Amino acid sequence: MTLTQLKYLIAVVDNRLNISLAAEHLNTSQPGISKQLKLLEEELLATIFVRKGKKLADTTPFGDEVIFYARKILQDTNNIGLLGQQLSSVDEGVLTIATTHSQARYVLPDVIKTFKLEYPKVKLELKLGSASQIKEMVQTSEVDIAIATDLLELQRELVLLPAYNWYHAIIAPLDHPRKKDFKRLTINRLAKEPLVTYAFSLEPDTSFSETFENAGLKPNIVFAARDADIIKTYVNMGMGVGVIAGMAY
DNA sequence: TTCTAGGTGGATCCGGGGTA
DNA sequence: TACCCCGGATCCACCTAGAA
Repeated sequence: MTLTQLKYLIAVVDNRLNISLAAEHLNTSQPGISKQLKLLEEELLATIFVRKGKKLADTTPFGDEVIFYARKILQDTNNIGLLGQQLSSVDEGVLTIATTHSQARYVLPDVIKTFKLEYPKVKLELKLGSASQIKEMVQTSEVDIAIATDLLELQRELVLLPAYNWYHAIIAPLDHPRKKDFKRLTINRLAKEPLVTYAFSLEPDTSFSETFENAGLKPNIVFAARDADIIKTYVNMGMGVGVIAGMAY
């Protein structure tokens, strides 16, 4: 097994299982990739791809595992390459952070501003995603760190450091007919309202979905978006009551 | 039937290791 | 240090299979 084989494997996966496309991106030949993938499968005594005729239709469960570790190995290899640079200049390099739209918009600007003043030569890369996407980015070492919520399930596998409290806020238009009721708002009452919230709140294992699940209730989500500003826009249109991250409010 | 995409065999190139 | 050998990577040409 060689790093080249793993590089080819990931390139094929990232190019919609199209070997020709992967070869084009890697500036190499299609037969070369085809041959190396075959050799890799022969060495592993198992198939990585499901082949439909001559085309790669899908990856096998075994292949998914191989791909997972291949990504990890390539990331680690890249990290080894960066080690030399980091040794010679501890305040240089690239710091990749996975985070949510809300954190990126409302929390990180001040943090990044301070960081950049202290480490001006460090290039910051933000990768935005939902909790599950962030989880995957951390697990595959695609990012250096993640700043997010709803990752408590990972505390057995990763180092989790509490940074600050993050809460949900309920928002509604100023002229909302039941505005007064919101002062004594309960989860039962909230479940009856049409809700506008984050798209990732619909995913299982988020604090949002768990709160409703624990109460034996199902939220009536009428609209979901990735960005708090979009949610506010639709709440103002009267589409429903908004549930957004509360730090900035 | 034609086109597209993947597989195969053989030739060539290149880098690394061994040896004189 | 120069030369030789070996193995891996790549390319080219051609074949095959499947879809339209």
